[in-house]
Amino acid sequence: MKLFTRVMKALSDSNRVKIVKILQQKGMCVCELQASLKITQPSVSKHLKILEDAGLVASSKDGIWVNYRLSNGDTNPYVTCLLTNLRQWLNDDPDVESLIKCLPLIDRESICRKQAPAVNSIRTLGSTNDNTIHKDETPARG
Amino acid sequence: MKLFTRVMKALSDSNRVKIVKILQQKGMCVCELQASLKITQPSVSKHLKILEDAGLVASSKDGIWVNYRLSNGDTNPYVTCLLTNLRQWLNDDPDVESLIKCLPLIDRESICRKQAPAVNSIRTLGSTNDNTIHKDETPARG
DNA sequence: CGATTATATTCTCAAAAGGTAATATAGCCG
DNA sequence: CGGCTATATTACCTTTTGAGAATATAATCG
Repeated sequence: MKLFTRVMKALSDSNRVKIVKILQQKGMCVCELQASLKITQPSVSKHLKILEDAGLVASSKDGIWVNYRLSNGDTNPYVTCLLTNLRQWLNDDPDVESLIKCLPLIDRESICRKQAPAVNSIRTLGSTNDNTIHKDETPARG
Repeated sequence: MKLFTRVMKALSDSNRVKIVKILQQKGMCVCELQASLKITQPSVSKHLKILEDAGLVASSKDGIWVNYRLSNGDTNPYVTCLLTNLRQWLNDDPDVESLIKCLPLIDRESICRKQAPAVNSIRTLGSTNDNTIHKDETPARG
């Protein structure tokens, strides 16, 4: 019973459902989800913990980042069925639609740097405005 | 999105899930559910309202009683799928098992009278009212 | 009508939930 | 080592939730 109500409760919040729908498209780290959902980072972390406790998502560290992805459902017997249904459900929801549409614009590198434009970022201002980071063109994961 | 989270929230409380599992066996009025769940009558009524708003259960008046039954799912696109799954889910849950086991012992007449054993209740003991619901089916309206 | 009763609706309260700000932690890099 | 930064945790606040007690409502029946 507890396993069941835990999944239900995890999916009873719209921001958490949005996280699931986003992760259906591609795995993401916390800061990318934060940028998508436009809520604060602690709030995203708490939602992710609830989703993870319910067995809906899984995480793995990647250096300084923590990548989140949909779970394979092996820790909760109700997860697989619900995640399968959620593939079809809510795809025409306005909020979900615009979220998914914006996903290609979200780049981990640019987003995370953009959050903390420190005072001593004059060196970056000295180069170019847009593409200030040149070290890696793509994030390490897919 | 709201329709979806509303169903999830309705199913995120164990007492409400128990109500659904009970109504899978047979339709029931409020006082029968109250006797099964062992919570107060206002609490049962509130849970039923939440379940009804989510489109999971439906009700119909039958004289002084209000019969509740599982909804056919036409007011919420996620209900049919969930109720179908819930037919198989939680059948081996300890709480649900003992609840279902006790259902045959619950009789509307005796239960409701038992709550208020009036002094002159002798007439009801030999009375004629026998419209108890025994099937998982829409009760006869009116 | 008035009594009885099944159900719905407040009212109140304690606990939980969800948000942000502040802080702690951990992993990179110079 | 020491500063940066992504994430987690904590503290705090407001809103929501679930419970029971008290009350209102509606239907039946004398």
